[in-house]
Amino acid sequence: MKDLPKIYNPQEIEDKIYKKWEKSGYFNPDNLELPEDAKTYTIVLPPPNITDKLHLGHVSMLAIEDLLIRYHRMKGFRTLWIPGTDHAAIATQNVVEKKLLREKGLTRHDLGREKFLEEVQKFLEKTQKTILRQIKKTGASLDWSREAFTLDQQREKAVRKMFVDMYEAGIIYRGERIVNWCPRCHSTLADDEIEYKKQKAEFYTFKYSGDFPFAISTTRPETKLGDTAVAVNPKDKRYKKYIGRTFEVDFCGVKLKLKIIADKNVDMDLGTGALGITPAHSMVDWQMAEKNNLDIVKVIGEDGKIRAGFKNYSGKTAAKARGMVIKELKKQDLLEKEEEIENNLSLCYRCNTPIEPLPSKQWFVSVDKKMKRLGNKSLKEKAIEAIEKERIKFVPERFKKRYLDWMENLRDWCVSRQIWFGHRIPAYYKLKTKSGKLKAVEKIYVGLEKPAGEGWIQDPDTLDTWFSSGMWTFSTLGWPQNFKDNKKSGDLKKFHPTQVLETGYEILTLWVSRMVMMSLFALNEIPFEKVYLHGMVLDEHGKKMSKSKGNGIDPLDMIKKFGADSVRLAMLIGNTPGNDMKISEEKIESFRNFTNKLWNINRYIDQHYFKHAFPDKKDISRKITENTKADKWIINKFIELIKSTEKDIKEHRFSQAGERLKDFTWNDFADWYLEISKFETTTNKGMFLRMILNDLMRMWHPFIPFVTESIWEGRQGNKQELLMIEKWPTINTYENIIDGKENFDLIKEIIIAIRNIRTKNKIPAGKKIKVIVQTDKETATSIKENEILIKNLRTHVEKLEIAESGKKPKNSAHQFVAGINIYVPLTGLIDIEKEKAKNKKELENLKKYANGLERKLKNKSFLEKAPKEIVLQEKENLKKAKVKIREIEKYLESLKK
RNA sequence: GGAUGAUUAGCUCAGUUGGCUAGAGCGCUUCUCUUACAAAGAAGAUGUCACUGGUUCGAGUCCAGUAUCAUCCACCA
Repeated sequence: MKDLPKIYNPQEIEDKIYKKWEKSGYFNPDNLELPEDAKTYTIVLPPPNITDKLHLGHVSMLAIEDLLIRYHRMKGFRTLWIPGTDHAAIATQNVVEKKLLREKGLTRHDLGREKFLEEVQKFLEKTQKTILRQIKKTGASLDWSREAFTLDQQREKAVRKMFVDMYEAGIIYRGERIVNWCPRCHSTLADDEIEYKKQKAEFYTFKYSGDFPFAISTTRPETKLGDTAVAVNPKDKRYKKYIGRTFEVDFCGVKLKLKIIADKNVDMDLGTGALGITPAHSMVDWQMAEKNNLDIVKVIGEDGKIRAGFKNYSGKTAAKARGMVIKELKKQDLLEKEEEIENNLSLCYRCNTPIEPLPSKQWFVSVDKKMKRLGNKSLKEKAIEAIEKERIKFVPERFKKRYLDWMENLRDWCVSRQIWFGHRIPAYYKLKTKSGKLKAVEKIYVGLEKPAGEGWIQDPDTLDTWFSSGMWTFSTLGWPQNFKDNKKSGDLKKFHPTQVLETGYEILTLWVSRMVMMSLFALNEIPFEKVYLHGMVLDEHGKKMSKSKGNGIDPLDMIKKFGADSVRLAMLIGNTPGNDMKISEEKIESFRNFTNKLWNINRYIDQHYFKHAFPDKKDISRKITENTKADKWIINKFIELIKSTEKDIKEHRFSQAGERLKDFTWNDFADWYLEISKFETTTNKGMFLRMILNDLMRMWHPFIPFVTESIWEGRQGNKQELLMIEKWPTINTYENIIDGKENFDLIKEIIIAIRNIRTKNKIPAGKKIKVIVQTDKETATSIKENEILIKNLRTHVEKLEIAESGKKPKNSAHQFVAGINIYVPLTGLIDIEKEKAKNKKELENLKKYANGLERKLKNKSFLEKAPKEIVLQEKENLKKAKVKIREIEKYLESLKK
C-alpha cells in the first residue's frame, strides 16, 4: 500500500504532469494512434497579444477550449489545438513607445524606423514567451510544435500573398477618404476602434461675417476655416431663397467661398437649422461634398495642428485655434449664442486621444465588389450567405443576428495603418520629383517582392492587425503552400475548416467577420463550423477587470494558491455562453475544496480496495448477480450521468455538465455509496468502486486534467498509460453487469429520518438508539434487506424493530416518511439536567443578542411598540424567542432597504 | 433613436423542448474528530422566480406591456 498525502497538493504536481504530457507528444495529433479515417477536431487558439499577461479572461477561454479538445481527444478524434500569439501592432507599438519615452526620453521619430523596430524586437523577445509560459500553467493541451505568430516568416508570406491576390482580384484599392485619425498614434483607426465618451461641449451660434445673411451653429468653430458650403433643409422657409447662391465672406480673417446647398438630412430644429459644411473634417460633410461637388479644404494636419495658409492660426493646435476664432468672433460681435450641450467625443481606443476626421490616402478592401472567384458575389454577400445558410452556427444563437446586422451595414475596410510595427504593405511607388522637393506617385506596383529597377519605394504603412489575424485559421495550417495555385495539401487539407472558434463576443465583428471573409476569399471555404462566444470575466462587483484599475484577480496567484484545476473549474461552472460572469476568490477556493475531495475519495478507495482488480473483458461479459440495492442504484445513476454529461458537452452546457458531475461525485458517490461500502461489504464492492472511480476520472479529465491525471498515475493496478489519451467511458460496460433498477431512495429517506430524529432531540453522538419501523409487508422486506445500512450509516441504531402495524410507543420521537412510521423511544437517552444547563446557556447568549438588537432598534418606532417585551418576555421559551428574534432581524433588513 | 441581454435565497449564479415540493456554491444556525477528507461530515433556516396582464389542465420557462440595470450599434451641427 502506498502512502498518499492527506491533502492534494497541486503546486508539487502540476508542472511535473504538464512535462509528462508534453514529453508524450500526444498534444500533436500526428502522434496519436488512430485509424486513417478518424475525424478531425481542430481549434485555433485566439492568439493573445504579445504584450498580454495571463488574465482570467484567458483562463476562461483556455478552460473551455481545453475541455473541448481533451473531450474530443478521448472520444477518438484527430484533435488539434494550435497555439500562437498576435503582434497587436498598435498596442505593442504604444507600449514600446511609452517605454522609450520613459526610459530614454525619446520618441520613435528620434530613433527612426529601423532602430525603433529593433527596439520592438528586443521587447517582443522578452514578453512573447511570458504569455505562452503562463498558458502552460493552466494545463492547456496545445500542440506546441505548430506554434505560430501573426508576424513570423510564414505568416508574412501569407499576408503578402493575400494582399496581392486581393489586389489582383480588384478588391483592394487605394483611395482618399475621411478616416479617423489619431494625432497621437499617428495612425488611422477603424470605426470599431473608436470609443465614445459623453461630454459637455460648448455649442456656438454665430455668423461667418457681417455680410453673411444668417447664423450657423457648431461645436468646432476652428474647422469652419475650411468650410466650402452651408447646408439647409430644402423645406426650411427661412433659407429657401438662398439655396444655390454662393457667398464670399471674410471669416475671422480667412476668405471663404460658401455655396448654399440643400440636404434633407439637415435638422431644421437644431441650432439655427443651417449647417456649415467642412468636407475635410467630418464624415457627413464629406458625403455631402461628394454629392454636391464641393471643394475640399484641409484645415487640420496629421499632427492635429492647423495647416499652413490660415494666417496666424497656422501651427496652432485645434483647441487653441478654437479659442482664437471665438475671441475674434466676439470682437467682431458675430457670436450670437453660446450654450452647453452634451455630445459624444470620439476617442482613440488605445490612448484616449480625441480623434480628428481627416482625408487621407489609404488602402481599402472593397466588401461590395463582385468577384469571379466567388461566383460573381462580393465578400459581404458571401460572408452573409455562409451564416444565413447556417454553414456557420453561433452559440448562443442570438449573436447570429448581431453578426448579420453588422455585416449588412459594413463599409469598405480600411486596412492601412500609419504605424511602423506590423506587416508592411507590399505596394511600391515610383516617385516623380517636382520642383526639387514635392513628390507625387507616378507608378504603383503591388507584388510579392520589390520590383526590379531603380527608384522603387515601398509604401511606409503597415496593415491593420486584423488583416493578419483574419487569416489565422489557414495561415497557421501552412497556407499558402505555394504561390502558384490554391490546391490544399498536408495540414491545410486535413484540418481546415476548423470545428470551433471560441472567443469573446466583443470581437465578434472585429475578428470573426474578417476571418469569414478572408477564408472565403482565399479558400472559398468557411474558416470554422461553429462560433462559441464567451462573456467577459468581471470582478465580484461586476466591473471589468483591468490592469490599469488594479481590480483584477491574477490567475497565476490563484493557480499558485489553489491549483490550476480549481481555477479552471471556477471558470467553467456558473459560466454560460455569451454572458458575462463575476468571479471571486471564494468561488475558486470552493473548487479547490472539491479537488481535495476527489483526491481523498481516491485515497480511501486506493487504500482499502487496492487488491481489487478491474473486471477484464471476460468478467464484464457476464451478468454479475451478487449486487445489492445500493449497487444497482449507484450504477444506474452513473449510467444516467454518462449520458447526460455527453449530451451537455455536445450542446455546450459545460457549466451544467460540471455541476452534474460534481453532484454525483460528491453527493451520491462519496457521501452515500462510499459510506455504504464501509458496512455493506459484498465481494463486488471494491470492483464497483474502482470501476466507477476510474470512469469518473476519465469524465473529469477534460475539466480538471491535473488532479485526475495525477490520481490516475498513482492508481495501483493501472497500466502506466496517460489518462489524457484514455477512452471516454461507455455505458455498455455498466448495462452489461447490472440488471434492472432499484429504488434505493426509500432506504436513504429512512436513514435521513433517523438522523433527523437524533439531531432534533439532541440525542448525544454515539449514543445507541432503538428504532421501531411500522410499514406494510413489502416495504418491510425491503427494509430488512438493508438492515445493516440503516443501523450503521451514522444512525447508531442498536436495535431495529420492523413491524407491519402497531400502536405509537410511549415517550418516543416520531417521523412519518414515504408511508413509513419511524419511532425512536427517548426514555433514558437524554440527560435532562444537562439539557437544562445547555438551554440556559443558549438563552444567555440569546439575551445578549437581543440586547444588541435593541440598541440597533433605538430611535425606531418599532422599538416603542414591542421588541423589548417580545424578546424578553418570551425568554423563558427558547423556541418562541428565536422566532421573535428572526422577526426583528427581518424588520431590520427591511429598514435597510 | 435601434437592437440584444439581464432581473430567481443575504451574496454570486444554474434552471434543456412549459410538468410533481424551484436548485448549487459561499454565507448563516445547530451538532460531530465517526475506518479517506475539519479544505470534512450530518441536520436546518431563508424565495411574491422584477411588476401587470394573457395563453394553458399546468408558467421561473411561452406571448404582450411596464420598470430598472447592462452591453452593442447609430446619431451627435
